[in-house]
Amino acid sequence: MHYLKCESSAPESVDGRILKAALGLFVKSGYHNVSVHDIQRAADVSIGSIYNHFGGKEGIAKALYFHLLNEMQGMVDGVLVETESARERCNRIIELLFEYTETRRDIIAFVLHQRHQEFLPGEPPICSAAPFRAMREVIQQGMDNGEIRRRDPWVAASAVFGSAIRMIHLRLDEVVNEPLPRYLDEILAGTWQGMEPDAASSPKKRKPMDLPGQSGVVVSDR
Amino acid sequence: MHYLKCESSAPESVDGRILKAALGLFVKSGYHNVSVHDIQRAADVSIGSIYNHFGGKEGIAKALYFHLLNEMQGMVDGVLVETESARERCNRIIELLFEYTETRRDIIAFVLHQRHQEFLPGEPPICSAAPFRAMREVIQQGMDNGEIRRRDPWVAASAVFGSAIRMIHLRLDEVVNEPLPRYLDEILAGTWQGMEPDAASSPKKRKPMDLPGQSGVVVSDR
DNA sequence: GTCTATATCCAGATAGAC
DNA sequence: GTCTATCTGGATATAGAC
Repeated sequence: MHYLKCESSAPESVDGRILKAALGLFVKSGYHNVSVHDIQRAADVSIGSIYNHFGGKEGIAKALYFHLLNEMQGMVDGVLVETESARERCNRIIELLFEYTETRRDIIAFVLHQRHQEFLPGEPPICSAAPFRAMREVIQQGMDNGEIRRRDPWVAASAVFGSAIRMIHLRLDEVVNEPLPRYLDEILAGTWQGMEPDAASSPKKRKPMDLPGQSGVVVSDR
Repeated sequence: MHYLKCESSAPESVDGRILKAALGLFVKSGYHNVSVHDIQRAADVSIGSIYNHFGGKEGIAKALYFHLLNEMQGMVDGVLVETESARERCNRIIELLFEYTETRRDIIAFVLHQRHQEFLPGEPPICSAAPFRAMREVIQQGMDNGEIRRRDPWVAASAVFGSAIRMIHLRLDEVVNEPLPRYLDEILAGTWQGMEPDAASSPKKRKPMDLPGQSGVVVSDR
């Protein structure tokens, strides 16, 4: 929350400068192609400070990783209070991911476009981290309340978010040249066809839209 | 074609041993966490041989990269002669990708799950390589002949392949525990809903399935 | 072509003055 | 806490015998 929002021209904290510089370098060149000296130079601090604050390069990466996961969780939490139906929630999440890909590119690139396991040994895959679990939870609830056709949870999540994530990758690779929000409606239209349950498959409680606000959302279990 | 098919117990070529060992190590630990000594040990050859054959670690990676892209192109080419409609072709490609994810895991992991630009500087993103262009070409033809609803080519490609690729990633990350082919039908069912053109949007030449074999396929432009 | 032994380099990490 | 200078390990790459 406190780092990386630093568009202010005020003198930043040392931590913030280091993290911001590291994020930019990691995203541009990849973790292993960035040396502590590179970070030190870009952040305009000394090597000693880096080791004092973060214990080393991996410490920086860890801090960044958890910090950005936390920001992402905040985003998802925000969506959960703003919206009610699973469909609205997924759409809003995709919309925000698209926006951030343009306005906070490095964050999205670090979270969605890096192989964290290659430099954070012992970390589980990022898709098992809280915000991603929360996104799957949204879909699970949609299936439970009849809003989304019931199927394997992984398949459902991939069907809903797969094409959007693919577009983000293509955009980050700079093969897609238009800002992603421009494609939002087209993507969402395609996404939801085939997601509605047919009358036969989930005949029980069909109440697509009438969930009272915050209907038993159990997502903040991070 | 000649490497990596080496399930024979016959004594393999030195090149093949080196590439195979490197592939396994790169996929397991990531390019930058593998040293030439690691490869040398795993392939049971000397350092000298490695430098003689490939000029160094990056040379190995380059050779692997182009070799595997070539194998993938062969797979796509095979699909193009076996099938006719765009839908059949996409389905078959996804089916094969799912199969290979189980039976030739390292190949799929190297091609689809590594950040090549971090160790092959100067290479364009892999999605601009021939087999991926060919896959988009299939979709473009599907849109041209009215088989697929017309939309932005990137969006269409992401809609068709996005969820499948996402499932492959999840499988490679070992969060999905079932073999992917088990999900094939579920995935494909979801994929094609919403892909059909409605009567209004593409009213011209509606002939969904009656393309005579190899109808002007211009894909082998690699 | 294949190997071992060696050279060179540079990244990560530390020590210790201020 | 911050800095500079230094140490050390390990990686890539080479030399040169066979």
